[in-house]
Amino acid sequence: MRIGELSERTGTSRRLLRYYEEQGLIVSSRSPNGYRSYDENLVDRVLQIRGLLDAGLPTRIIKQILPCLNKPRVIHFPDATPEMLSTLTLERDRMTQRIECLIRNRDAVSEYLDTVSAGATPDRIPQASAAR
Amino acid sequence: MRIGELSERTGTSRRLLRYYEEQGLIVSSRSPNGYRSYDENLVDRVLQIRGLLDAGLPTRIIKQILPCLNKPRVIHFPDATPEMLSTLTLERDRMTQRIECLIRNRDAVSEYLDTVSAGATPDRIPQASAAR
DNA sequence: CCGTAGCCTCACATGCGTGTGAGGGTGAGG
DNA sequence: CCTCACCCTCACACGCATGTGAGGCTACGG
Repeated sequence: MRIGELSERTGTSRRLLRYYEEQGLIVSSRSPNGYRSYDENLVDRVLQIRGLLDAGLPTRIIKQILPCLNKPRVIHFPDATPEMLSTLTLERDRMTQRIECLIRNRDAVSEYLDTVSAGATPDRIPQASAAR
Repeated sequence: MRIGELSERTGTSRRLLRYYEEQGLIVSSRSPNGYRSYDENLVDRVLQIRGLLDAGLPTRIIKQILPCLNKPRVIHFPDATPEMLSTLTLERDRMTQRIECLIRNRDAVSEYLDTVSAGATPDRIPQASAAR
């Protein structure tokens, strides 16, 4: 597919798709006329990239963790240098930290919302405010 | 405490502490000499801010969710305007999405690491090369 | 054949979190 | 008194993800 379709199907501007390519996150072949041509599976990959970017990972790191997500997981680990493995390990741990932080805060927000909607929507039920 | 101590205890540059204050994420009182003076509990708050920033939330949003995390959770929900509640709800859902995305990818990375270390090391004594 | 829609490259711009440094005050210790 | 370690404000700069637009090609439909 061409860039316009990929853009629409992923909700990502053409500009960004070219940027991701420039950063080595996705690849494209070129049609004879010079147009970029994308494989079907790039839709998922782009969505994944967007999710990770949104979660605070820089493209540099995303580029390193993306290869871990290809379906044929078996074949491609001869190229793993030890320092790359340690980077991955470190980054995995940082992801875990992020997850924990997000969960903590999301739960707090959620609890707050529950409390408010319990206390505000029905005529104000007082004992709800004493909860916790 | 003064900014230097807070900086050291949170691993955050003075510059950033002032920036967070400017963005309304933390507050400080001023000593007669003009020095900022911080409350003890700001240590935790700053760490929380850092975690959320690292997880991709902008200060604008962090500022809105921070009030949900004060210990005396009881007192301060009269100020909740309906549109602020919907913002919070939306943001909570976005956090959930982030969490799911991070978990998926972290698990994939983890599995990859497991596969590699299981497949690559057994030849030459594994725990030796794994020693860190 | 022309218009128009899609693609190309290139380059400048913006918002945000962060670094760095200049220029200057404060206050405790030798 | 002077030094040194802190603090202050202000302003410029950077990296990164993203927007915007200029200038120019391609190719299909009327």
